[in-house]
Amino acid sequence: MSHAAIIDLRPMRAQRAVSDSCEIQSLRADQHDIVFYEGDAAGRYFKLIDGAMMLFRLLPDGRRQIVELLGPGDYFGLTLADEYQCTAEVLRPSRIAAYDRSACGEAGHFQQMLSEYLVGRHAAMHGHMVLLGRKSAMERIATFLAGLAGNVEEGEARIRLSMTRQEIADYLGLTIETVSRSFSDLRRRGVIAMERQDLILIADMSAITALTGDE
Amino acid sequence: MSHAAIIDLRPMRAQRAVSDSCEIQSLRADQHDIVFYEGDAAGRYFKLIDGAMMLFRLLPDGRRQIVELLGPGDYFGLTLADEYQCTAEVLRPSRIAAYDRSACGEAGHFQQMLSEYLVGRHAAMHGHMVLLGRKSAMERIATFLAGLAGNVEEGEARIRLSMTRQEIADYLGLTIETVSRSFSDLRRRGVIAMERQDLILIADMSAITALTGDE
DNA sequence: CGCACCTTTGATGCTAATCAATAAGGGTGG
DNA sequence: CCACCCTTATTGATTAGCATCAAAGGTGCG
Repeated sequence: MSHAAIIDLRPMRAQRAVSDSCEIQSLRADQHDIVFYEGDAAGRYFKLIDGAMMLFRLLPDGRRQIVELLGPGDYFGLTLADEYQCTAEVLRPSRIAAYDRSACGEAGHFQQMLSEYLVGRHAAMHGHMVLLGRKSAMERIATFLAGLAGNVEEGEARIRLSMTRQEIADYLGLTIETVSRSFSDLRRRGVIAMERQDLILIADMSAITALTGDE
Repeated sequence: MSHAAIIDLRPMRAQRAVSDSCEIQSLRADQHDIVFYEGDAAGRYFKLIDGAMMLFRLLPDGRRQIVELLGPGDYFGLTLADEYQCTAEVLRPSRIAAYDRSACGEAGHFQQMLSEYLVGRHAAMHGHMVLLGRKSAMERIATFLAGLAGNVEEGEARIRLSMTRQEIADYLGLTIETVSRSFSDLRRRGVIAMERQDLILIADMSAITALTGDE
């Protein structure tokens, strides 16, 4: 929770990119870098080109809820308010494109792309609200793993977690201990194997699917 | 959970509205009417002109999570998929505008409005995820009431609930009993008074605010 | 090698869910 | 208008699941 949180976004190239009407900068960022904090003035928005990030919000007493996980192609920092309403933190080495908010408002086909993107995220967030509001700890873990495994339906899948147990807990609305216990439980049952703390082999994908609470 | 669910959307006028490029129909609907079910073919999307609605999703075993509450001006049924991903139910007598999905895709300024709308909802959904993932039962109830009270900061506020206890529970990720107990608790403490089951007088707005867990 | 951080495991407690019964509304028809 | 019924809400007793508190075990890095 208490990262050094040094803002250390290194430009990939100094000059503006002319390829896109309102791209102003391309950046590289490492794990634990903060792109913006909740409350920062919201002058730009971003696209994650490559890597992984998370968006989270904090309650005054320090409780954290990760509200979105982002992968390549995802936008973030989109807000109509003057300030960002969440904090954006890098989970693993990433490339990020920054856009000027004011310059992009009018760009036509960009609007189109944007709303399509937002509609998609909308649905994903509905799914996550079901998880947070109605699923048991094990169902949350299984849903999380199934999501990371992507389209793999059956058999094995290998997953790289770029999140700590604490981050997973804050994403799933659980505690670190419950996350750990759930993993251990799955391991004992032979459903998964942990090749490393952050490298999970799903031995039985259909077992995971069956545990999600969906379908 | 098991409503008669008769789809009974009565057109307000038979012919198309020409005022808007892609509005195809204006409808009236009553409490418990279903505008669309999860899984229905998604040919249209909608705008709630007046009234109140909810969007919810069901898990196969019947657990329900209300993912959005809608008021006048809100859009719903926006999806890129072929099917709606949630069910839309009317909470109180409402007027609804229906739009043809395909016809609207290109309409320029509509895109703009749409993405602005979506960005706003995005933020609201983040807030609700914090509630579902990290807040106690009492904090959820207080946040819910504070939200309904709108901009009233201090003193009294009068709130009309157009939701049953079960619906409130499904929105807040709680059970009906916990919702009821929380209300009773607030009543005993003199923070609220129930003028009717669905009519709440918030006697002490600052007490509610203090209980939300925010700020 | 040793330190710092993260994870796992264990013991206990608490919150909210579940199970169960009573009470209160709200409509309807006599 | 009132009695009755059905739905919804409240309250109580108990339980279950997850959080919390505490300590030991891993892992990676300087």
